[in-house]
Amino acid sequence: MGTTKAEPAAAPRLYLIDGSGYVYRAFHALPRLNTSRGLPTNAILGFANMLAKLLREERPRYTAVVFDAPGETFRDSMYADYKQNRPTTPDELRPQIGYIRRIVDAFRLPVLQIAGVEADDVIGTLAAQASAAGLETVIVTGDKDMMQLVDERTTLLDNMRDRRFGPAEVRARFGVEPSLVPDVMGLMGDAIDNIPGIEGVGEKTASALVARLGPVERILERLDEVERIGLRGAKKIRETLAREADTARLSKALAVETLRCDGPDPTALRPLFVELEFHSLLRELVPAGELPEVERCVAGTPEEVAAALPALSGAGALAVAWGLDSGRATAAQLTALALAGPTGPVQVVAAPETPAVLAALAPALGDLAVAKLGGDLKALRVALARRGVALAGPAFDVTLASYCLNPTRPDHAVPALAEELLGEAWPRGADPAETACRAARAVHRLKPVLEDLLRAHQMERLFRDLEMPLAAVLAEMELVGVGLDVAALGKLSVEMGAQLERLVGEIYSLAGGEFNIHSPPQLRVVLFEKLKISSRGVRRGKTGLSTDVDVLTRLAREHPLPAKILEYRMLSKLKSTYVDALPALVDPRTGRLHTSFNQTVAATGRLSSSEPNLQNIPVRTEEGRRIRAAFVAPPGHRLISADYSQIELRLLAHLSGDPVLVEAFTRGEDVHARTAAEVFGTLPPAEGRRLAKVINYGIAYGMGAARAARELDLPLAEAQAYIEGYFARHAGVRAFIDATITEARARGYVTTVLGRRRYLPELGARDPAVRQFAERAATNTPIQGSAADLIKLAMLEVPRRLAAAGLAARLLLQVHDELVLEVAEAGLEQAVACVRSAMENVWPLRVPLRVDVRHGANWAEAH
DNA sequence: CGTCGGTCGTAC
DNA sequence: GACGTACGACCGACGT
Repeated sequence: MGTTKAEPAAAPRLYLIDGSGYVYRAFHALPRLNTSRGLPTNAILGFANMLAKLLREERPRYTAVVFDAPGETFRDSMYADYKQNRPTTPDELRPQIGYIRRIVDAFRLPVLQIAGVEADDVIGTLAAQASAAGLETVIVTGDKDMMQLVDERTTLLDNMRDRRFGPAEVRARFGVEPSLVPDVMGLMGDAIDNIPGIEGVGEKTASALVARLGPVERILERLDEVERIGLRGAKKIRETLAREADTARLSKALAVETLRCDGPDPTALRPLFVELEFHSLLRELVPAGELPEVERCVAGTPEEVAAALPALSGAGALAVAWGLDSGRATAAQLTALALAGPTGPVQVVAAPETPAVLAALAPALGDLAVAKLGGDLKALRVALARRGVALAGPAFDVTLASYCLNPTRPDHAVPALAEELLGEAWPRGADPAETACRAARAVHRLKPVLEDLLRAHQMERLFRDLEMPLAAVLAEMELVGVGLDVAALGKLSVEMGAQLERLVGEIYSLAGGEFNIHSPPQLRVVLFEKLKISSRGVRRGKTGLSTDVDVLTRLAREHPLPAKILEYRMLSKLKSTYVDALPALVDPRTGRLHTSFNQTVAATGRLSSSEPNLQNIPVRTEEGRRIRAAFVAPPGHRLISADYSQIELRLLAHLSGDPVLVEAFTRGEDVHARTAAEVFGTLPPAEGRRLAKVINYGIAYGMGAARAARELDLPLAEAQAYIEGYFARHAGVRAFIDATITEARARGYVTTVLGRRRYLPELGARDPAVRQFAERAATNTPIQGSAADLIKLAMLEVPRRLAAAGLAARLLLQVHDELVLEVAEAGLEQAVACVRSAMENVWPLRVPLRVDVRHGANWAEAH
C-alpha cells in the first residue's frame, strides 16, 4: 500500500470528483500510451492514478464521481458534445471511456450522471446541499470554473497538482469573492468551454473590472465606464451567463449516505489493471494475493471418492483439474486429479489411475446436470475416455476462453491465468496434487472473470457456440485416430534407406570427401570454398550464404553436386519426418495413429496438429504421395476427403466485395484463368494461369514485387507491372487491404467473420520491417482466420448431419481447408452428399462455397 | 547432458 | 528483408 496521511478529525467530508474534467485532462496531458495489444490507455491511466492518489492521500469516506451526460448514454457520447466547442471524442479516447467507467465501478465509487446536466451543475447543487447538511465538501477538479463554488464549507482540490483552494486562496488568485469568479471568467473567456470572453481581456483585467464594478450585469449597465477598455461582445456574455441559471433541474435530494466509499474491490480491479498493463497500480491497489491455504481433503479409496462426490456436485458446477506425466498424449498417466465445488474444500483423488477409483468418479463426471469447469478440458476428456470414463454436462474451459479473448497471449494455462487475472501467487515447484488443487479452486474464480471479458468483447458466441462444442468434436477425432499401413511404410523406409546410401556415396565423391550433408555450414564450405562454385547472387541468411532449395536449384546449372544434395534432402526429410517417425507413434491399443489437435495455438484461429503433425503430410511429390497412401481405411471402409475449393480467395472476394472477383466466383468461372486473361493477357493461357495463381494468392499475403519476380522468374520491373495491373483490375482488393490496415491501426486488432480477434500492436512500430510484417499479418488474418471459422463451423455441422442421417461416418482429420472422414462402404454416397451439403452451406457469403469431395481406400486416392 | 536459435522443408 | 499460418528434424553454440 502507498503512504498514508493522517486524516484530521473533522466533520465528515464529501468528495465530489469532476470525472469528465479529469478524463479529458488526462487524455491531453499524457503522451500516447498503448498496451501491448495496442489499446490506448493514457486517459485511463491518468484517471486511475488520480483516483488512486485521492484514496491514498485523502482517504475519503463519502465520494461521488460526476460525469457529464448530455442527454445520451455515457459510453456513446460522454464527450460527443462536451461543451460545444470541443471536438467530438477523439478516436484514441473513445475506446478508453468504457474502461474508465469499469475502473470507477471497481473502485466502488458511486457515479452521478444526470441526463442533460453538466458535471459542474451536479457538483454545484450537491455541494450546496452538503453544505446545508453540515458536511464539508471537497470538489476534486482541475477546472478553474469550479472556483465559483468555493465557500466556507466548500474547497477545491486539484490533487494532481496538489493545489487546494479555499475562499482565501480564491480571493488571493482572483482578487474577488468566490461567488464573483464567474464574472471574471466570463470576461476573460475560455476558448475551450466556448465562452468567447472579451477580446483583449485576460485574467488580470477581468479581475480588476469585477473588483471595481461588480458582477457582469452591473458592468453591462455601466458600459460607458468601461468603453475605453473596448468592451465589445457584451451580448454574448449575457447569453453565456443566462445559461448559468439552468441548475434548478437538479433539485432532487441525494442522500449523502448513498455516497459512502467502501474502498476498491481488488477482485474487480485486478483483471482490469492486468488487461491495461497498469503494473504499478496493480502493485499498489491489488497486493499479490497471499491465498489462504486451500482447504483440502484426500480421498484414496473408491468408497471415499464416492462419498465425497455428492457434496462436490451439489452446486451444479464441478471444477476438474489434473496433472499428466510428461509422456506422449496416448501414453500419459494421470498423476493427480482434484475436484472442487464453488465453495468448500477441494477434493484430491489420491490414485486417479486406479480402475475402481475411475469407476467411482464416473457418475459425477458423466452427470449431465453438473457443469464441468477446467483448463484444457479436451485433453482431460480424451484421457478419461481412454480409461472408459465419459466427461459430460455443460463445459467451461478457461484455456479456450483465454484463447478466444487473445489468441496470441503467451500462456493460456490455469496458473498463468490465475496469476494474471486473479492475482494469485502461484507456488513454484509445487507437487502435482498441490497444483491440481489450486487449479481446481482457481477455475471457479476465473470463470466469472472470463465471462465478463467475453461479454465485453462480444465473444460469447464464438466461445460458447463454436470453440467449446468444437473441443468435444476434436476430442472424438483424436480418440478415433486414423489407420496407418505400417508395413507399407516399412518397405518404403528400406527403399529410401538404400537410395540415400547410394546418394551419400555420390555426394562424397562429387565433393571430394566426407562431410555432414545435413549441416548447412559444412555444405557451404564444400560448395563455395572447396568446389569454388560461384556464390554471386546467392542470398545470405543470418549466419551466411543460404543453401536452401532455391539456391541449390540455381547452382545445379553449374555443378552436378547441388542436384544430388536436393535429392538427398528430399528423401531424408520424408524418411526421418514421416516414414520412420509415424509408425513409432501408432498406439498399440488401437493400432491407429492419434494426433493432438491444438485449439489454442495459432494466431489466426486455425487449428494445429502435433505428435504427430498430420496437417503437413506430403502430397506434392510422387514420393510424398506414397506416404499419404499409407493412411488407409480399414476393410469395408473408405476414406472421404472433402476440400473447400479456393476458400481463401473466396473469402477475399467476400471481404473485399471486389466486383470482378465476386462476379467470377458467382458465375463459377475459373478465377485464375480469368485473372490471367485480364492481367496476363499477352501470355499463353496456361502460362498466364500459373502466374495468375501465384499473384492471386500472393496478393492476399502482401507479396511484394521482389518475391513475385523470384517466384515467377520474371524481371523485377515486369513483376511490378503485373502487380500494378492486378490492383488496377481489382480496385476492391486494394481498398480492402488499405481499409483493413487502417482500421487495425485505429482499433489495435483485426477480426474474422465470426468476430475472432487478433491484436497487432506492432502496427505502431517504428521499425518499418516490424511494422510491415504486422501489416501483412493484418491483411492475411481476416482471410485465413475466417476460413478457419468456417471449417470449424463445418466440423460441428458435419457430425450433426451424419448422425441425423444415421450414417456411420466419422471425422478423422482436419487440414485447414479439408476434412477427412472414414465411412463404411454401405453409406458412402449418402455420406459424400451429406458432407458436401453441410460444408457448402455452412455460412452465407457473397460468393458460393464449393467443396470437392473424393473417396478412396487411402488418403492419396481420396485427395 | 539439455536448451535454444538458426536453417531447412513439409502442409494449407 | 523480400508472402501469411503452423510443426518438426537437424545442427551447433552455449551453459550446467
